[in-house]
Amino acid sequence: MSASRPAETVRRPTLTQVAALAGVSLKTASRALNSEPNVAEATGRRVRDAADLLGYRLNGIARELRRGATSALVGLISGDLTNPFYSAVASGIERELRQHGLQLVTANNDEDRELERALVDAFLERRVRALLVVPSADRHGYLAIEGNRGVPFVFLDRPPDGLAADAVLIDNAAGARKAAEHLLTHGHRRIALIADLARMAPQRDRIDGFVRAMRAAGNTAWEPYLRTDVHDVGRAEDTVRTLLALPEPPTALFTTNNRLTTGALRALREVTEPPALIGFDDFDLADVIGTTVVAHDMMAMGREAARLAYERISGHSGPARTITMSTSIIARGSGERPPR
Amino acid sequence: MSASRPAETVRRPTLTQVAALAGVSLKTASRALNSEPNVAEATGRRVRDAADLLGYRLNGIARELRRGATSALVGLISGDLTNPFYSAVASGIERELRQHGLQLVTANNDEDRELERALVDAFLERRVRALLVVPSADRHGYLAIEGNRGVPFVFLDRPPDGLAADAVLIDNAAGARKAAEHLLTHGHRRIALIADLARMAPQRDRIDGFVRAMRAAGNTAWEPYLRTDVHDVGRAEDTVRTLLALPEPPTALFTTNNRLTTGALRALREVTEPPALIGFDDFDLADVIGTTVVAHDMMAMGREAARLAYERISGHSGPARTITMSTSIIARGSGERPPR
DNA sequence: CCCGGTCCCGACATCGATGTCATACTGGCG
DNA sequence: CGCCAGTATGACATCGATGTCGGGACCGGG
Repeated sequence: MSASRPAETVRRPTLTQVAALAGVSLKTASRALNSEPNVAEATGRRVRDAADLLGYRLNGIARELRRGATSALVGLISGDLTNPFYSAVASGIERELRQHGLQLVTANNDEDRELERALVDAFLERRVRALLVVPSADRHGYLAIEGNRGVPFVFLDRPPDGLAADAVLIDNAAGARKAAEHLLTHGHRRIALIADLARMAPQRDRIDGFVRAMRAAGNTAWEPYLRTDVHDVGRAEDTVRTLLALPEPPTALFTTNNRLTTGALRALREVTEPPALIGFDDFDLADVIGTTVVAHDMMAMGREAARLAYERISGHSGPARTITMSTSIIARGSGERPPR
Repeated sequence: MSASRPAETVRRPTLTQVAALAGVSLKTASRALNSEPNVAEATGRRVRDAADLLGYRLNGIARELRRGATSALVGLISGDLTNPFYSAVASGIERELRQHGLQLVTANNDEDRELERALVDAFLERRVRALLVVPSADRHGYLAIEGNRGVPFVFLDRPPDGLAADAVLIDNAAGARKAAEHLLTHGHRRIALIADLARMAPQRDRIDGFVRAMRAAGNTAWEPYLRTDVHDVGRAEDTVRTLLALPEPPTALFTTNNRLTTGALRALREVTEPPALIGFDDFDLADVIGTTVVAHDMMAMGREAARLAYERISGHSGPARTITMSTSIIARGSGERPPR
């Protein structure tokens, strides 16, 4: 039934047809359906009846073209939504936008620079009102022209590089420092740092924060256990397993994002006396597993980003702003295990 | 810089301006930028240079209007993306659509019927090419008119009610039956069923599947432990806690979705000799926690739905189809604990 | 030298709505 | 009775692109 006719053959009725059926002019029909003033009661009813009868639905594309060639869409370009970090952010954005009648359009950049560029292009062609990006590319200068032409950009998680734009970041260095100090406080010295691609700014900052805290404490015992550029769950699992098999294994682990934490947890399954563990990014069921984390409010991050974008859309024109989300340690046991 | 000018004051250059700058007609400029044939080499270059100079970007809205008033967007209306079920589905959809040059637009219905209707309207006004829905409303007859007008609908997780439309469902009854039999096989008799809102079809089917399996086995010991309409994590946690405090507590639990499983896991944290547990829906870290689940491929669900939609968009016009995703038990320990 | 056929290119209509402006009609009031 | 204000309506231009069609330049062949 509903699905039994090819889309091509059916055309939705236009306002012209509604007007014709109601026996009024195009413009009058438009007025009636938009509840503009100066439409006689009876005329309005005739038009609405005609519209119902035909199953008329306004063509938003035409309206947008006429009204100013800009849609009610806001684009989000991020990594895979199956990563809870991205989906939490997306959810926060969506909620905030909805309050202003804006719609979120999401796209996955697959952490691929070329694809990201193409997506930015596609979104701009669709005339999104704003573009929120969790960038994979390192330099974003290619966006500068666009920014200057009135489509506001907001960067999430990673700072803009090569242009001035609003951003919502996490206080990565402080978060990493807290984790490091937490482990030090609990008596650890041989602490392994397992980090993702060091070319990504947040990872760099987390590594830096950790290293600084170690230096400040005069600790160098961590140095043999630094592992960076571990980019997926499986590699993280292997890395941890290898670390634990060392003659003198680390007594504590610090994983710098949720994927790496997952990998570490997998590796620790088999271990009878697991090392201490702190993970950056909170995650579902961390409470059940008892994993200590460096937490930050991902939904709030999305909300803030959407808020910044909305202010720009509404005409705000100050200099670029950066919002930094604070972090806090949530102690759940794994980070409080003493060295053995 | 980029952000320092209000959006309103800036207008993007139009093709007309590009044409003027290049000293050619509007149409020639259009031809050049679309690499249509019959444009002189030199002319083409002049147009492209002019476009670059002005920072021209095609107005997709105008193009879509002219080309047929239908966008390259596909809408998805579902629950909150922070629920991994929805985000996995969304991710699967997005990947599939991208291969066909389609963009996914997501919206959250907040499990609210009215909002869902409004969102459907909004999407149809935006002239999405297809609409994928994980419906919260029970009856979807209100979509019938739309379906008939050429916008294909695909239902996910819950069957359409009141109209014929494509759907991708999970084999809920079979999944629940497997869980029930698994527990029976491991010697359980007093099995608690903790289910979400029974008014939702998938939940009904899971309950049914469970009950049938029990009947088939001639077991009635489960009956005092049936708990339905448990809709959130906190309630699930409380429910399980209460069950375990009974004089004769159940020796096994079956939770009928991921949220309820989470709640149960929270409640079981404190318990020294936990009951067996099987959860419907696989989840991240279930392997680490050792939770036995009834798994199904959520990304594949999204992919299939997108595929169905794409076929309709491409003109396919058979009767409504239903794809049922199979389920399988993944034994990880919690479901294999014997009764005590 | 004429003719038919390509190759380039531009004028104009068009997609479906909204904004502007003109016009017809209705009362009320001087 | 004439004029004016206000209401209800419609004709037409417009948003920014693409599709149609036709015209001029240039080519080779007869």
